[in-house]
Amino acid sequence: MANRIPAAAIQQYSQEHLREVLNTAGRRLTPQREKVLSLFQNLGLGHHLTADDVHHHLKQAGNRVSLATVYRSLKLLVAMRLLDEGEWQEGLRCYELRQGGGKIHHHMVCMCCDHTEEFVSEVITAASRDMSKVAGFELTEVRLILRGICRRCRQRSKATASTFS
Amino acid sequence: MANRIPAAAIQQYSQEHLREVLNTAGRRLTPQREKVLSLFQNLGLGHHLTADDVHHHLKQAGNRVSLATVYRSLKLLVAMRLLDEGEWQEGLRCYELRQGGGKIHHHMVCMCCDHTEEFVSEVITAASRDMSKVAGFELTEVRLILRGICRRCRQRSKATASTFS
DNA sequence: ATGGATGCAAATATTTTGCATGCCT
DNA sequence: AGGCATGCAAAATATTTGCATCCAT
Repeated sequence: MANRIPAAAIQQYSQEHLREVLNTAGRRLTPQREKVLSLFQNLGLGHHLTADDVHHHLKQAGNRVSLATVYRSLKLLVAMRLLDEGEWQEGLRCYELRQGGGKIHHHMVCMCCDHTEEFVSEVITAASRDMSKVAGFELTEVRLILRGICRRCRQRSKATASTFS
Repeated sequence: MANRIPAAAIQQYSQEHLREVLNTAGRRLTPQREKVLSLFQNLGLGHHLTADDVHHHLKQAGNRVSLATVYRSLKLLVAMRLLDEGEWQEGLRCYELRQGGGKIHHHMVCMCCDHTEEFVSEVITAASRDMSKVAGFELTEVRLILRGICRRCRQRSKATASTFS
């Protein structure tokens, strides 16, 4: 369903980009920053991790990195547009690898099992651009999240009483 | 631009609904809960407040309410679908009055001045339903956020160097 | 040596929870 | 009386920041 771009291509591009931009600004591509980005690249597109998730993954892989640095790196990578930040699951701030080429994509999140599916819709993308143009708005990002129940979960449970705590 | 519904109608509906549902479940419509909902209703559709904002507003209006209760009330009202929760501005969890009749609407947020505009797009709504149907997904909510720079801010600043901290 | 980046710990900020008390039915 | 809700404070989380130190140029 999603319009995937070869992971290798992205990896090359991102690493290049990152080193280049940082150097130009007199800053560095440290092992920690590289590791954070690599983690997302190895997982591939569509994986959502919290700052804490990232920290755990890196530690588990034997890397020396502090949670504070993870936060700082994530913020940097988002500012450099290599990662996207979002709250796909209620109350959890997560990060994901940004698709190369500025390809706009959307998310379909199951409120039952939290499974996230990505998809691309030219119609929605075009409509977003139209609405922006009309409003004199310079569009930078489109974030669409469809929330509901996925096919699997629907089949599993037929009658569910709606409850509130 | 937004498709507004008479505030009075919503107010009636919500208050009714709230009291009714709560009573049925053996629970109560307390002054605090009423005040939290009223705040959003008085502000009207399209206003985004954090839990802390709500608390401040209520205290300032001379109400006796604790922040903890505000959190609890917001959670309840969201569960009852009277409010929507979202992270429209980076890193801020906000709440807004839910539009009656399940009318789907979207947000256009200026990253410069944080001004938020609402709009309705039948095209996007239809496309969202289509994508869901194809995926066997039971659609409950559509959340679209367009982020960028609004007309005013664009005119104010012409040359802006992109920086990352 | 210079200045950016890191780790650590402390400081903040945000949200949740335990518990005694109050209030409605 | 019985039980839900509240306030308050403490606890649990989440995120940021100060500072000494480390490291690359």
